[in-house]
Amino acid sequence: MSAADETAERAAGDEQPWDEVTPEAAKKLLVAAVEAFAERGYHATTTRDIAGRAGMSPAALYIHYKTKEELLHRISRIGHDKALEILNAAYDGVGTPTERLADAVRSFVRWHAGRYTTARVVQYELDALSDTHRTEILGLRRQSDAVVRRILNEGVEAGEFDVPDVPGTTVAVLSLCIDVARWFNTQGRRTPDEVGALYADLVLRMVSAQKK
Amino acid sequence: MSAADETAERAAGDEQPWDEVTPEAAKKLLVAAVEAFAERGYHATTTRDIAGRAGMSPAALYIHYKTKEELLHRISRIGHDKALEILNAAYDGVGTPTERLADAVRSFVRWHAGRYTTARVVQYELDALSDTHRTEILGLRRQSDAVVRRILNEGVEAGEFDVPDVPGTTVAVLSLCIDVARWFNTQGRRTPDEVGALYADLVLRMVSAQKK
DNA sequence: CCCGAAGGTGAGCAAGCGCTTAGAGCTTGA
DNA sequence: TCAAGCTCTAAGCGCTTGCTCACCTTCGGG
Repeated sequence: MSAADETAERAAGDEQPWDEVTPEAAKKLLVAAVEAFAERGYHATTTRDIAGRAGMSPAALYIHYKTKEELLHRISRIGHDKALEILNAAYDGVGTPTERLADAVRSFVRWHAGRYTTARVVQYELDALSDTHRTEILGLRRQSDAVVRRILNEGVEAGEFDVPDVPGTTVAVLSLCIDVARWFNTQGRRTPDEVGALYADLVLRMVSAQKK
Repeated sequence: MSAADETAERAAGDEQPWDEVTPEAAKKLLVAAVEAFAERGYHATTTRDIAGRAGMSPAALYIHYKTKEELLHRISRIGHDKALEILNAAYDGVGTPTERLADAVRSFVRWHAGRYTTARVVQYELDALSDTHRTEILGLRRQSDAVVRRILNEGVEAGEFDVPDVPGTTVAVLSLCIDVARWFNTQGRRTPDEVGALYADLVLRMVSAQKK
């Protein structure tokens, strides 16, 4: 089994997400919140809407979460942990920097497309977090950035990549992947796998040493 | 003067934007709204906040705009017109598809970075528009998409580009440029010109025929 | 068999929201 | 000279918001 397949299995394996959220009612509310936040945005979503989607009364929300913002924070934290785990799995995989970069982009994009409602909340609702919570989350994002930069640097050292501006290219690669959550939707013609494959190819072209 | 320089001049030339908005008070309110929407998002911004930034009373807003949503629509419309104009200028420029694609990416990215508050509202607050207004704006976005796709197709026909998936690559190129508005900020180390140059280079690598 | 903890509800509070209205001040042309 | 017509404000209306509270159920352990 190749490193790519292993990562694919891992990403596809836990397609019953939010299992870490208990009890059942808290999970139902959280899933409802993800849907609502992704659809309308955090500030346009009311606690009545979230509770309604979960089939509960508005007051039920406050048994499991102190505030609406705490709900967002739980979602954001779990999502960022997952995103970072995906990148780390690719970094720790076997293979050349080229293979591991392709692996990282493929699985990272697949997650942003396949779980685009979650990813949208995770990537585009940071501003709605409290100062404390946002600071915590930004720490995780810096780690994601560092993982990609490390792969690029290793590829340059190995002579596989020609990247004049590693920090700039790191930002661009992550940006390209993250933005998938904005435009992807299930009505589109492509599957998450297809987008992942396309993007892995495009990113490799961006960094490959030109053979002239 | 090259085609690239002409576009640069045009993009840099009207750095006193919103000149089409009159009278003065309406412009002041609109600029205040752009700042507030970019900072907090449409739904988290109050009409009192907008009026306050413009140094006026909350009621003053309703002399110049029927609703808060109409304000967003004016901003979105003007911004999308500008973005489309930038892409069209690059398309209509002289030069090979390679030069015109680089020109398009460079000036499009420069706008998203240099005017990132406006771009943020334009690109990330579409959902807050009314159905009618959103439909109108989506028409402009489809035109932007078409321009980029046309340049890619012409490059493929000319044998300059190796792009197996033109629609997918079109989405990726636009996505990469648009996302600049999300992460760019004036505290960063790069100028809009530098980001534009970097991204033009990255995009050319994505589409260039590989010389093996 | 009853008790207390835990999970749930209906009603509703205080605050803040988008927006309106009555009228004040300033400019302008008959 | 002054009525007409803008532009703007102070005050506030009706409504929705995030969140609370008194109370009701369900259920495992003494």
